[in-house]
Amino acid sequence: MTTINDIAKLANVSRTTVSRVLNNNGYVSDEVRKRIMKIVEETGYIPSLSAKSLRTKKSGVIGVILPKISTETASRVVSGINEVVAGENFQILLTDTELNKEKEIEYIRLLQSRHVDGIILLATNINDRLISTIEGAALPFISLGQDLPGVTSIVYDDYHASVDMTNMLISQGHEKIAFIGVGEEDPSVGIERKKGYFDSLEKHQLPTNDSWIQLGDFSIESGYESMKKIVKRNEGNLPTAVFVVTDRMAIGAMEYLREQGIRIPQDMAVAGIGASTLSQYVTPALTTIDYFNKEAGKKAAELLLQQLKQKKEKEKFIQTYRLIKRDSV
Amino acid sequence: MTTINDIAKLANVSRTTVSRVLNNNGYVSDEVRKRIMKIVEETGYIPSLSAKSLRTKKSGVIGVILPKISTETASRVVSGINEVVAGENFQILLTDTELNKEKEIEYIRLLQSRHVDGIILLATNINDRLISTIEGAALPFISLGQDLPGVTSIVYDDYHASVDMTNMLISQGHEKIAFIGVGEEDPSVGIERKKGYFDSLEKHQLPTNDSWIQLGDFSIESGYESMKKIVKRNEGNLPTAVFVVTDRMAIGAMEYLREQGIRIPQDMAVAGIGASTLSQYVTPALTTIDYFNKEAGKKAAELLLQQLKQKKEKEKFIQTYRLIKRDSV
DNA sequence: CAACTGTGTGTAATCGATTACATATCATTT
DNA sequence: AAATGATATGTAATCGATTACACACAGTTG
Repeated sequence: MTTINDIAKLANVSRTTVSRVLNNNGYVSDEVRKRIMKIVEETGYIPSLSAKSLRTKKSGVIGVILPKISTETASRVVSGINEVVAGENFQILLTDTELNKEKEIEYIRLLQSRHVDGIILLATNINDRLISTIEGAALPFISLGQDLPGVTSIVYDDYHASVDMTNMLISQGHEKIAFIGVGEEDPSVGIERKKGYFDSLEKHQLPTNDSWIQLGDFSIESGYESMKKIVKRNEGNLPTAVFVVTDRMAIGAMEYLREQGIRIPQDMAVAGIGASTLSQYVTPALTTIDYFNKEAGKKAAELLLQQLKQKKEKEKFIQTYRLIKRDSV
Repeated sequence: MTTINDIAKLANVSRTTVSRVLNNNGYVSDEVRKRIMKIVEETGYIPSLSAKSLRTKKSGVIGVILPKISTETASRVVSGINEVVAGENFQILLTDTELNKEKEIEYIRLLQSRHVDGIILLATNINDRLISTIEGAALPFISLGQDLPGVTSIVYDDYHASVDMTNMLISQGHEKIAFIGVGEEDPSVGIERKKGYFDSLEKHQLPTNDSWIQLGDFSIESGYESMKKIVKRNEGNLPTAVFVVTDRMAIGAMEYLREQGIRIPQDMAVAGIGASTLSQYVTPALTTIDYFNKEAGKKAAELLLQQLKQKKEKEKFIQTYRLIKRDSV
């Protein structure tokens, strides 16, 4: 590896001058500048960013912590983040918690030790150790998807999205609306969306029923199984609609209904959340809610870059959403 | 930030001893070890990996260069890579070329300057500057998806996959088989898959026809448009099957056929490649080929880790595939 | 008992950059 | 002519770790 010292020697100058040329600051004569640049080109010299980062305390890297890499949501968000930060010559250091809370904390520390300039966390839960680890890290930090106390957060408007969707089903004349949700460890998806559903029903004085409610685990299969349970438990008196809190589980539910010859939407309307590509191309096309994940990723990146420039108070941003009505209702 | 020196001072030892404790090498008495560990815990000291990396020339980071982050293929591959490298405590530094050849080269240099321990490139093209940049980088390097000269490569068996799929269509009685491909800049997809199609037809002495051939750009829309052109140009005498080189374009093609009331598969069979989630849940379910992208990612990561341990000659691995026959044929 | 081996710890160089400070020249201003 | 300011370059400390080498002491061996 050639270093800045090698370049300096070859050009008969001090490494200070080389550094000045490379970073374009301070005074350097044109003649010397050209001489140095020529040697840099010839040798194919590439500065060590580890050394630079050690000295400057800046790495040009931002850490992203994902719950799971291979989901459409995650990849959209990362794509949005990348679009923004790449423009400012930052790279992304990716970590995947595999939905493990311990790893969330572990990775925050790891990213810190790697001197990332900031962290974007797609949080799936909230707990005290997490919060205090974030505080301890003392790094620009953005939470996406959960509102973390003390941390600038971008959240999806899960509650109102859910209310809107339920209202819409009701306005279509449905009175027996089933629900497939997830556990409460994930407050945004597990609590907010469920609350929206119940509140809407209550407001319209419609009945709820335990046998209409099931919880899945985000997978397509769990949607299938949940739907199965709902159908089995209500044979002869099926609900006429089902609101599923994620598209993937909704797709699973649809699959089961199709197998059973239960027609969508005539016998049972189905609605999801997420606006996955899948939702658009299944038959019938799935009614869903677009959360604009990529935009959220961009927003997160922009906020982070702002924070890099100047420290800010915690802020909370609510991402807009859009209900997409398709053939499944 | 507390540093190793702070710890050393607090523990009344030299930083050498602290380093020994932290890295678990050399002799340290139990008493001192405990004393140091206690202080490390209390202070929440986190070692600087920049400094470590500067000194040891190892970063614990591997660079991944993707053509596009938000595709299912990419996210599966990355997920596979991560699964393997995370187990060995490596992280992934992600870069996205947005299909720009210049950026491929730029990012190799960038990753090099960041002292990544190795690079995995999801290549979409082959050119001399790319090859020579890789050589110049003198880093453990894996190419995934294209066979790069001098670089250990994992390739999908595009040619035989394509032959198999075409053979299968022929065995179903199809004699007029249309084709939607992509440009030749991407040799694997653009050339190999096309060759397989033509060779299979030739072998079975079946006709080809320019009006049956269209090229898209990987997008769903381009599949739609290509299908449209094929249908328009062959009105009254449509081909009975269409082989599309990617699932997404195939989905687009199916959409157009559906709009036109051309029944799948009765009027026109459709086949894709990629085994996207989409392919499984569209109606009718799409016949496709599974390339086991996640496995390929894992394999790439394993090869890279091997190369980290000892330099190896170029090798070439051919990834297996599996034809998944579904309702669209 | 001299020589050796195994333990435990410290000194100081080193990795490759940045940057505060010093110095030197030259043109311009007063 | 002295003072000032702009330009150009160099010296050396510094960032936070690792590690070769040296040294001291203990126990073991022949």
